[in-house]
Amino acid sequence: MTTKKSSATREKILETALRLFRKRGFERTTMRDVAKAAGVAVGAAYYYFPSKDALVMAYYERTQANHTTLAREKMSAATSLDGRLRAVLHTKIDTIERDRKLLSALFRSAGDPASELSIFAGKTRRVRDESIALFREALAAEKLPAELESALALALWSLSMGIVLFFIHDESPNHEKTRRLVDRSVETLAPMMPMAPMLAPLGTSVLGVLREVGLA
Amino acid sequence: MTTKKSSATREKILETALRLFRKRGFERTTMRDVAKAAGVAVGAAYYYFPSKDALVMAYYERTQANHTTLAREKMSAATSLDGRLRAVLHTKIDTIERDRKLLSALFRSAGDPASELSIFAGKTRRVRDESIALFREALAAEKLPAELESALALALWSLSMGIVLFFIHDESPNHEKTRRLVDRSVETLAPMMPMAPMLAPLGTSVLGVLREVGLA
DNA sequence: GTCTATAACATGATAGAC
DNA sequence: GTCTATCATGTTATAGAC
Repeated sequence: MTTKKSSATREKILETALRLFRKRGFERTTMRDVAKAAGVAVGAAYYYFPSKDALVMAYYERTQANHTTLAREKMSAATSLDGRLRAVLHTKIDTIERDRKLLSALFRSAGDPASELSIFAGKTRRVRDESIALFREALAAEKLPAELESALALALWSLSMGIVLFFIHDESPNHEKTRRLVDRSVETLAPMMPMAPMLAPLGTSVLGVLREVGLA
Repeated sequence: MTTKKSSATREKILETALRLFRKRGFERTTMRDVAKAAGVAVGAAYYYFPSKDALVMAYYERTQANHTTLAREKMSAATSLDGRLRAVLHTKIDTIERDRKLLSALFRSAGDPASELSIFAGKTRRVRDESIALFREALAAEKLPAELESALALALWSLSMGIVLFFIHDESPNHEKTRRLVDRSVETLAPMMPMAPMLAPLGTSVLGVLREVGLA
Protein backbone atom coordinates (compact mmCIF):
# COMPACT_ATOMS: atom_id res chain seq x y z
CA MET A 1 0.00 0.00 0.00
CA THR A 2 1.27 3.40 -0.94
CA THR A 3 1.18 5.73 2.00
CA LYS A 4 1.06 9.49 1.76
CA LYS A 5 4.48 9.68 3.30
CA SER A 6 6.00 7.25 0.87
CA SER A 7 4.63 8.89 -2.25
CA ALA A 8 5.75 12.25 -0.92
CA THR A 9 9.30 10.92 -0.64
CA ARG A 10 9.16 9.48 -4.12
CA GLU A 11 7.88 12.78 -5.45
CA LYS A 12 10.59 14.68 -3.64
CA ILE A 13 13.28 12.50 -5.19
CA LEU A 14 11.84 12.80 -8.70
CA GLU A 15 11.38 16.58 -8.47
CA THR A 16 14.91 17.04 -7.20
CA ALA A 17 16.38 14.80 -9.87
CA LEU A 18 14.58 16.61 -12.68
CA ARG A 19 15.62 19.97 -11.28
CA LEU A 20 19.27 18.94 -11.20
CA PHE A 21 19.10 17.26 -14.62
CA ARG A 22 17.68 20.48 -16.05
CA LYS A 23 20.28 22.65 -14.39
CA ARG A 24 23.42 20.62 -14.90
CA GLY A 25 22.51 17.93 -17.40
CA PHE A 26 21.92 14.23 -16.96
CA GLU A 27 25.49 12.98 -17.12
CA ARG A 28 26.88 15.56 -14.75
CA THR A 29 24.28 14.89 -12.10
CA THR A 30 25.17 11.92 -9.91
CA MET A 31 22.81 9.76 -7.91
CA ARG A 32 24.72 10.94 -4.84
CA ASP A 33 23.89 14.54 -5.79
CA VAL A 34 20.22 13.71 -6.20
CA ALA A 35 19.99 11.92 -2.86
CA LYS A 36 21.85 14.66 -1.04
CA ALA A 37 19.76 17.49 -2.53
CA ALA A 38 16.54 15.59 -1.82
CA GLY A 39 17.65 15.02 1.77
CA VAL A 40 17.56 11.23 1.59
CA ALA A 41 20.13 8.44 1.56
CA VAL A 42 21.35 6.95 -1.70
CA GLY A 43 19.54 3.75 -0.79
CA ALA A 44 16.22 5.59 -0.66
CA ALA A 45 16.66 6.91 -4.19
CA TYR A 46 17.35 3.39 -5.42
CA TYR A 47 14.45 2.07 -3.38
CA TYR A 48 12.02 4.15 -5.47
CA PHE A 49 13.92 4.29 -8.74
CA PRO A 50 15.88 1.14 -9.55
CA SER A 51 18.20 3.01 -11.88
CA LYS A 52 19.11 6.46 -13.06
CA ASP A 53 17.28 5.68 -16.29
CA ALA A 54 14.11 4.99 -14.29
CA LEU A 55 14.06 8.66 -13.37
CA VAL A 56 14.13 9.49 -17.07
CA MET A 57 11.28 7.05 -17.70
CA ALA A 58 9.23 8.80 -15.02
CA TYR A 59 9.97 12.11 -16.73
CA TYR A 60 8.90 10.64 -20.07
CA GLU A 61 5.52 9.54 -18.70
CA ARG A 62 4.89 12.79 -16.93
CA THR A 63 5.81 14.96 -19.88
CA GLN A 64 3.62 12.95 -22.26
CA ALA A 65 0.65 13.42 -19.94
CA ASN A 66 1.29 17.17 -19.98
CA HIS A 67 1.56 17.19 -23.73
CA THR A 68 -1.70 15.29 -24.17
CA THR A 69 -3.62 17.77 -22.02
CA LEU A 70 -2.09 20.82 -23.63
CA ALA A 71 -2.40 19.54 -27.20
CA ARG A 72 -6.10 18.66 -26.79
CA GLU A 73 -6.74 22.10 -25.35
CA LYS A 74 -5.09 23.93 -28.24
CA MET A 75 -6.52 21.56 -30.85
CA SER A 76 -10.08 22.26 -29.74
CA ALA A 77 -9.52 25.92 -30.54
CA ALA A 78 -8.24 25.17 -34.04
CA THR A 79 -10.50 25.02 -37.07
CA SER A 80 -8.33 23.42 -39.76
CA LEU A 81 -5.99 20.48 -40.18
CA ASP A 82 -3.20 22.97 -40.52
CA GLY A 83 -4.08 24.52 -37.17
CA ARG A 84 -4.46 21.19 -35.40
CA LEU A 85 -1.09 19.88 -36.60
CA ARG A 86 0.56 23.11 -35.53
CA ALA A 87 -1.15 22.77 -32.14
CA VAL A 88 0.13 19.23 -31.55
CA LEU A 89 3.67 19.96 -32.68
CA HIS A 90 4.15 23.33 -31.02
CA THR A 91 2.71 22.15 -27.69
CA LYS A 92 5.15 19.25 -27.89
CA ILE A 93 8.03 21.72 -27.98
CA ASP A 94 6.36 23.86 -25.29
CA THR A 95 6.24 20.83 -23.02
CA ILE A 96 9.91 19.96 -23.34
CA GLU A 97 11.31 23.43 -23.87
CA ARG A 98 13.31 23.58 -20.63
CA ASP A 99 14.52 20.02 -20.91
CA ARG A 100 17.11 19.91 -23.68
CA LYS A 101 19.81 18.53 -21.38
CA LEU A 102 17.49 15.87 -20.06
CA LEU A 103 16.13 14.69 -23.37
CA SER A 104 19.43 13.51 -24.73
CA ALA A 105 19.38 10.89 -21.98
CA LEU A 106 16.05 9.66 -23.33
CA PHE A 107 17.35 9.41 -26.88
CA ARG A 108 20.59 7.85 -25.70
CA SER A 109 18.78 4.68 -24.76
CA ALA A 110 16.15 4.79 -27.49
CA GLY A 111 18.07 2.49 -29.82
CA ASP A 112 19.35 0.08 -27.21
CA PRO A 113 17.46 -3.24 -27.22
CA ALA A 114 18.60 -3.87 -23.66
CA SER A 115 17.13 -0.66 -22.30
CA GLU A 116 13.66 -0.17 -20.89
CA LEU A 117 13.71 3.19 -22.61
CA SER A 118 14.06 1.57 -26.01
CA ILE A 119 11.67 2.81 -28.63
CA PHE A 120 10.47 -0.79 -29.05
CA ALA A 121 10.28 -1.65 -25.36
CA GLY A 122 7.00 -2.58 -23.74
CA LYS A 123 7.49 -0.01 -21.01
CA THR A 124 7.45 2.85 -23.49
CA ARG A 125 4.54 1.56 -25.51
CA ARG A 126 1.68 3.20 -23.62
CA VAL A 127 3.36 6.58 -23.82
CA ARG A 128 4.10 6.13 -27.52
CA ASP A 129 0.53 5.07 -28.31
CA GLU A 130 -0.79 8.08 -26.44
CA SER A 131 1.37 10.31 -28.59
CA ILE A 132 0.31 8.65 -31.85
CA ALA A 133 -3.33 9.03 -30.79
CA LEU A 134 -2.91 12.81 -30.76
CA PHE A 135 -1.98 12.82 -34.42
CA ARG A 136 -4.92 10.58 -35.17
CA GLU A 137 -7.18 13.13 -33.47
CA ALA A 138 -5.65 15.94 -35.52
CA LEU A 139 -6.51 13.97 -38.68
CA ALA A 140 -9.97 12.79 -37.60
CA ALA A 141 -12.00 15.57 -39.24
CA GLU A 142 -10.51 14.68 -42.64
CA LYS A 143 -12.56 11.47 -42.68
CA LEU A 144 -9.80 9.48 -44.32
CA PRO A 145 -9.96 5.74 -44.92
CA ALA A 146 -9.02 4.02 -41.66
CA GLU A 147 -5.83 2.43 -42.98
CA LEU A 148 -4.59 5.70 -44.40
CA GLU A 149 -5.37 7.57 -41.20
CA SER A 150 -3.33 5.03 -39.21
CA ALA A 151 -0.43 5.20 -41.62
CA LEU A 152 -0.42 8.99 -41.60
CA ALA A 153 -0.67 9.21 -37.81
CA LEU A 154 2.35 6.92 -37.56
CA ALA A 155 4.23 8.95 -40.15
CA LEU A 156 3.46 12.20 -38.31
CA TRP A 157 4.63 10.68 -35.05
CA SER A 158 7.89 9.71 -36.76
CA LEU A 159 8.21 13.25 -37.99
CA SER A 160 7.67 14.54 -34.46
CA MET A 161 10.47 12.28 -33.22
CA GLY A 162 12.73 13.75 -35.87
CA ILE A 163 11.75 17.26 -34.79
CA VAL A 164 12.50 16.45 -31.15
CA LEU A 165 15.90 15.08 -32.19
CA PHE A 166 16.55 18.33 -34.04
CA PHE A 167 15.36 20.33 -31.03
CA ILE A 168 17.88 18.60 -28.80
CA HIS A 169 20.66 19.90 -31.02
CA ASP A 170 19.10 23.32 -31.62
CA GLU A 171 21.16 26.08 -30.03
CA SER A 172 19.35 28.97 -31.74
CA PRO A 173 17.84 31.66 -29.47
CA ASN A 174 14.37 30.66 -28.27
CA HIS A 175 14.74 27.53 -30.38
CA GLU A 176 13.48 29.52 -33.30
CA LYS A 177 14.96 27.05 -35.75
CA THR A 178 12.86 24.28 -34.29
CA ARG A 179 9.77 26.49 -34.37
CA ARG A 180 10.47 27.22 -38.00
CA LEU A 181 10.98 23.55 -38.76
CA VAL A 182 7.52 22.87 -37.29
CA ASP A 183 5.83 25.65 -39.27
CA ARG A 184 7.48 24.79 -42.57
CA SER A 185 6.78 21.08 -42.11
CA VAL A 186 3.09 21.76 -41.57
CA GLU A 187 2.99 24.18 -44.50
CA THR A 188 4.52 21.52 -46.72
CA LEU A 189 2.32 18.66 -45.58
CA ALA A 190 -1.14 20.11 -44.92
CA PRO A 191 -1.84 21.24 -48.51
CA MET A 192 -1.14 17.71 -49.69
CA MET A 193 -4.09 16.29 -47.81
CA PRO A 194 -6.51 16.65 -50.71
CA MET A 195 -4.19 14.29 -52.57
CA ALA A 196 -4.17 11.83 -49.69
CA PRO A 197 -6.95 9.49 -50.89
CA MET A 198 -4.87 8.98 -54.03
CA LEU A 199 -2.19 7.63 -51.72
CA ALA A 200 -4.54 5.24 -49.95
CA PRO A 201 -2.95 2.17 -51.58
CA LEU A 202 0.43 3.43 -50.40
CA GLY A 203 -0.90 3.75 -46.86
CA THR A 204 -2.24 0.22 -46.94
CA SER A 205 1.00 -1.00 -48.41
CA VAL A 206 3.17 0.69 -45.81
CA LEU A 207 1.01 -0.59 -42.98
CA GLY A 208 1.19 -4.03 -44.55
CA VAL A 209 4.98 -3.98 -44.42
CA LEU A 210 5.02 -2.77 -40.84
CA ARG A 211 2.52 -5.42 -39.74
CA GLU A 212 4.48 -8.12 -41.53
CA VAL A 213 7.59 -7.34 -39.53
CA GLY A 214 5.69 -6.75 -36.32
CA LEU A 215 6.01 -2.98 -36.11
CA ALA A 216 2.33 -2.06 -36.23
CA MET B 1 55.11 10.65 -37.52
CA THR B 2 53.32 7.34 -37.43
CA THR B 3 55.75 4.50 -37.09
CA LYS B 4 55.09 0.98 -38.25
CA LYS B 5 55.20 -0.21 -34.67
CA SER B 6 52.70 2.36 -33.49
CA SER B 7 50.11 1.69 -36.15
CA ALA B 8 50.52 -2.03 -35.56
CA THR B 9 49.72 -1.50 -31.88
CA ARG B 10 46.73 0.63 -32.78
CA GLU B 11 45.48 -1.98 -35.20
CA LYS B 12 45.97 -4.73 -32.66
CA ILE B 13 43.88 -2.83 -30.11
CA LEU B 14 41.09 -2.08 -32.58
CA GLU B 15 40.93 -5.64 -33.91
CA THR B 16 40.82 -7.05 -30.41
CA ALA B 17 38.15 -4.60 -29.29
CA LEU B 18 35.88 -5.35 -32.24
CA ARG B 19 36.34 -9.08 -31.74
CA LEU B 20 35.31 -8.81 -28.09
CA PHE B 21 32.44 -6.40 -28.81
CA ARG B 22 31.09 -8.88 -31.37
CA LYS B 23 31.43 -11.83 -29.05
CA ARG B 24 30.21 -10.37 -25.78
CA GLY B 25 28.58 -7.08 -26.65
CA PHE B 26 29.74 -3.51 -26.15
CA GLU B 27 28.59 -2.96 -22.57
CA ARG B 28 29.90 -6.23 -21.25
CA THR B 29 33.34 -5.73 -22.74
CA THR B 30 35.51 -3.53 -20.53
CA MET B 31 38.51 -1.50 -21.54
CA ARG B 32 40.48 -3.70 -19.16
CA ASP B 33 39.35 -6.75 -21.14
CA VAL B 34 40.38 -5.13 -24.40
CA ALA B 35 43.79 -4.08 -23.09
CA LYS B 36 44.47 -7.47 -21.55
CA ALA B 37 43.45 -9.43 -24.66
CA ALA B 38 45.51 -7.11 -26.86
CA GLY B 39 48.51 -7.52 -24.57
CA VAL B 40 48.83 -3.84 -23.62
CA ALA B 41 48.11 -1.72 -20.55
CA VAL B 42 44.84 0.15 -20.13
CA GLY B 43 46.71 3.41 -20.60
CA ALA B 44 48.01 2.28 -23.99
CA ALA B 45 44.49 1.60 -25.21
CA TYR B 46 43.45 5.09 -24.13
CA TYR B 47 46.55 6.53 -25.78
CA TYR B 48 45.29 5.38 -29.19
CA PHE B 49 41.55 5.62 -28.53
CA PRO B 50 40.61 8.44 -26.16
CA SER B 51 37.35 6.76 -25.21
CA LYS B 52 35.44 3.56 -25.62
CA ASP B 53 33.22 5.40 -28.08
CA ALA B 54 36.26 6.21 -30.21
CA LEU B 55 36.57 2.49 -30.91
CA VAL B 56 32.99 2.54 -32.14
CA MET B 57 33.75 5.54 -34.35
CA ALA B 58 36.66 3.62 -35.89
CA TYR B 59 34.29 0.72 -36.51
CA TYR B 60 31.76 3.09 -38.10
CA GLU B 61 34.34 4.44 -40.57
CA ARG B 62 35.65 1.03 -41.45
CA THR B 63 32.26 -0.54 -41.95
CA GLN B 64 31.07 2.32 -44.17
CA ALA B 65 34.12 1.87 -46.40
CA ASN B 66 33.25 -1.82 -46.70
CA HIS B 67 29.65 -1.01 -47.52
CA THR B 68 30.62 1.47 -50.21
CA THR B 69 32.81 -1.06 -51.99
CA LEU B 70 30.31 -3.87 -51.74
CA ALA B 71 27.30 -1.75 -52.74
CA ARG B 72 29.02 -0.37 -55.85
CA GLU B 73 30.00 -3.87 -56.87
CA LYS B 74 26.47 -5.23 -56.59
CA MET B 75 24.88 -2.12 -58.07
CA SER B 76 26.94 -2.42 -61.24
CA ALA B 77 25.40 -5.82 -61.81
CA ALA B 78 21.85 -4.51 -61.42
CA THR B 79 19.77 -3.29 -64.34
CA SER B 80 16.86 -1.50 -62.69
CA LEU B 81 16.20 1.01 -59.92
CA ASP B 82 14.55 -1.77 -58.03
CA GLY B 83 17.70 -3.89 -58.27
CA ARG B 84 20.03 -1.04 -57.35
CA LEU B 85 18.05 -0.11 -54.24
CA ARG B 86 17.96 -3.73 -53.17
CA ALA B 87 21.72 -3.89 -53.74
CA VAL B 88 22.47 -0.88 -51.54
CA LEU B 89 20.14 -1.92 -48.72
CA HIS B 90 20.96 -5.63 -48.63
CA THR B 91 24.72 -5.04 -48.76
CA LYS B 92 24.25 -2.63 -45.86
CA ILE B 93 22.81 -5.46 -43.80
CA ASP B 94 25.49 -7.87 -45.12
CA THR B 95 28.16 -5.48 -43.88
CA ILE B 96 26.82 -5.22 -40.34
CA GLU B 97 25.29 -8.65 -40.04
CA ARG B 98 27.67 -9.93 -37.34
CA ASP B 99 27.59 -6.68 -35.41
CA ARG B 100 24.18 -6.38 -33.77
CA LYS B 101 25.67 -6.11 -30.31
CA LEU B 102 28.09 -3.46 -31.41
CA LEU B 103 25.65 -1.29 -33.32
CA SER B 104 23.49 -0.42 -30.35
CA ALA B 105 26.51 1.46 -29.00
CA LEU B 106 26.54 3.53 -32.17
CA PHE B 107 22.86 4.39 -31.89
CA ARG B 108 23.17 5.00 -28.19
CA SER B 109 25.18 8.14 -28.81
CA ALA B 110 23.48 9.17 -32.04
CA GLY B 111 21.09 11.57 -30.33
CA ASP B 112 23.54 13.03 -27.84
CA PRO B 113 24.74 16.52 -28.82
CA ALA B 114 27.80 16.07 -26.61
CA SER B 115 28.95 12.92 -28.37
CA GLU B 116 31.29 12.74 -31.32
CA LEU B 117 29.08 9.94 -32.56
CA SER B 118 26.09 12.26 -32.79
CA ILE B 119 24.21 12.12 -36.04
CA PHE B 120 24.84 15.87 -36.42
CA ALA B 121 28.49 15.84 -35.36
CA GLY B 122 31.21 16.92 -37.74
CA LYS B 123 33.15 13.71 -37.13
CA THR B 124 30.36 11.57 -38.54
CA ARG B 125 29.65 13.81 -41.50
CA ARG B 126 32.06 12.30 -44.02
CA VAL B 127 30.76 8.83 -43.33
CA ARG B 128 27.16 9.99 -43.57
CA ASP B 129 27.75 11.81 -46.86
CA GLU B 130 29.42 8.74 -48.29
CA SER B 131 26.34 6.73 -47.41
CA ILE B 132 23.92 9.26 -48.92
CA ALA B 133 26.02 9.30 -52.10
CA LEU B 134 25.29 5.60 -52.60
CA PHE B 135 21.56 6.30 -52.76
CA ARG B 136 22.21 9.13 -55.16
CA GLU B 137 24.07 6.67 -57.40
CA ALA B 138 21.20 4.22 -57.24
CA LEU B 139 18.87 6.98 -58.46
CA ALA B 140 21.19 8.47 -61.09
CA ALA B 141 19.85 6.54 -64.09
CA GLU B 142 16.35 7.93 -63.42
CA LYS B 143 17.51 11.37 -64.60
CA LEU B 144 15.43 13.18 -62.01
CA PRO B 145 15.56 16.93 -61.41
CA ALA B 146 18.58 17.64 -59.21
CA GLU B 147 16.60 18.89 -56.23
CA LEU B 148 14.31 15.91 -56.26
CA GLU B 149 17.23 13.49 -56.56
CA SER B 150 18.86 15.11 -53.50
CA ALA B 151 15.65 15.00 -51.50
CA LEU B 152 15.02 11.37 -52.39
CA ALA B 153 18.59 10.31 -51.63
CA LEU B 154 18.24 11.91 -48.20
CA ALA B 155 14.87 10.25 -47.66
CA LEU B 156 16.28 6.86 -48.64
CA TRP B 157 19.21 7.34 -46.28
CA SER B 158 16.72 8.08 -43.49
CA LEU B 159 14.86 4.94 -44.39
CA SER B 160 18.11 2.98 -44.21
CA MET B 161 18.73 4.36 -40.72
CA GLY B 162 15.28 3.17 -39.71
CA ILE B 163 16.01 -0.25 -41.16
CA VAL B 164 19.30 -0.47 -39.25
CA LEU B 165 17.45 0.48 -36.07
CA PHE B 166 14.97 -2.29 -36.75
CA PHE B 167 17.82 -4.71 -37.50
CA ILE B 168 19.38 -4.03 -34.11
CA HIS B 169 16.18 -5.22 -32.45
CA ASP B 170 15.54 -8.08 -34.90
CA GLU B 171 15.89 -11.46 -33.20
CA SER B 172 14.40 -13.49 -36.05
CA PRO B 173 16.53 -16.34 -37.47
CA ASN B 174 18.95 -15.06 -40.12
CA HIS B 175 17.40 -11.63 -39.61
CA GLU B 176 14.74 -12.61 -42.09
CA LYS B 177 12.41 -9.93 -40.79
CA THR B 178 14.93 -7.26 -41.67
CA ARG B 179 15.49 -8.83 -45.10
CA ARG B 180 11.75 -8.80 -45.63
CA LEU B 181 11.51 -5.19 -44.50
CA VAL B 182 14.11 -4.28 -47.14
CA ASP B 183 12.33 -6.19 -49.92
CA ARG B 184 8.87 -4.86 -49.09
CA SER B 185 10.15 -1.31 -48.74
CA VAL B 186 11.73 -1.45 -52.18
CA GLU B 187 8.60 -3.07 -53.65
CA THR B 188 6.51 -0.26 -52.23
CA LEU B 189 8.77 2.59 -53.28
CA ALA B 190 10.26 1.64 -56.66
CA PRO B 191 6.94 1.54 -58.56
CA MET B 192 6.22 5.08 -57.39
CA MET B 193 9.18 6.49 -59.28
CA PRO B 194 7.16 7.26 -62.41
CA MET B 195 5.10 9.56 -60.19
CA ALA B 196 8.20 11.21 -58.79
CA PRO B 197 8.38 14.22 -61.14
CA MET B 198 4.88 15.10 -59.96
CA LEU B 199 6.39 15.37 -56.51
CA ALA B 200 9.21 17.65 -57.63
CA PRO B 201 7.70 20.70 -55.86
CA LEU B 202 7.51 18.62 -52.69
CA GLY B 203 11.18 17.68 -53.04
CA THR B 204 12.15 21.32 -53.47
CA SER B 205 9.96 22.29 -50.57
CA VAL B 206 11.40 19.67 -48.24
CA LEU B 207 14.96 20.60 -49.16
CA GLY B 208 14.03 24.25 -48.63
CA VAL B 209 12.93 23.51 -45.05
CA LEU B 210 16.04 21.48 -44.33
CA ARG B 211 18.33 24.18 -45.72
CA GLU B 212 16.50 26.85 -43.75
CA VAL B 213 17.23 25.09 -40.48
CA GLY B 214 20.73 24.09 -41.51
CA LEU B 215 20.15 20.39 -42.05
CA ALA B 216 21.07 20.17 -45.71
C1' DG C 1 7.31 -1.51 4.17
C1' DT C 2 10.31 2.74 4.42
C1' DC C 3 14.18 4.33 5.18
C1' DT C 4 19.61 5.69 7.12
C1' DA C 5 24.43 5.15 6.98
C1' DT C 6 28.30 3.28 5.14
C1' DA C 7 31.10 0.32 2.63
C1' DA C 8 32.21 -2.18 -1.37
C1' DC C 9 32.45 -3.24 -6.28
C1' DA C 10 33.01 -2.63 -11.36
C1' DT C 11 34.39 0.17 -14.81
C1' DG C 12 35.34 4.44 -17.76
C1' DA C 13 38.72 7.69 -17.57
C1' DT C 14 43.00 10.29 -16.12
C1' DA C 15 47.71 11.62 -14.00
C1' DG C 16 52.08 11.18 -13.65
C1' DA C 17 56.18 8.08 -13.46
C1' DC C 18 59.46 5.74 -16.56
C1' DG D 1 54.76 5.63 -25.95
C1' DT D 2 53.61 2.82 -22.36
C1' DC D 3 52.61 1.55 -17.69
C1' DT D 4 50.84 1.66 -12.77
C1' DA D 5 48.09 3.94 -9.53
C1' DT D 6 44.10 6.42 -8.64
C1' DC D 7 39.72 8.72 -9.13
C1' DA D 8 34.59 9.28 -10.07
C1' DT D 9 30.29 7.28 -10.38
C1' DG D 10 26.42 3.78 -11.25
C1' DT D 11 25.02 0.21 -8.60
C1' DT D 12 24.80 -3.34 -4.92
C1' DA D 13 25.39 -5.00 -0.29
C1' DT D 14 25.33 -4.90 4.72
C1' DA D 15 23.24 -3.96 8.95
C1' DG D 16 20.14 -2.17 10.99
C1' DA D 17 16.18 1.66 12.91
C1' DC D 18 11.23 2.57 12.96
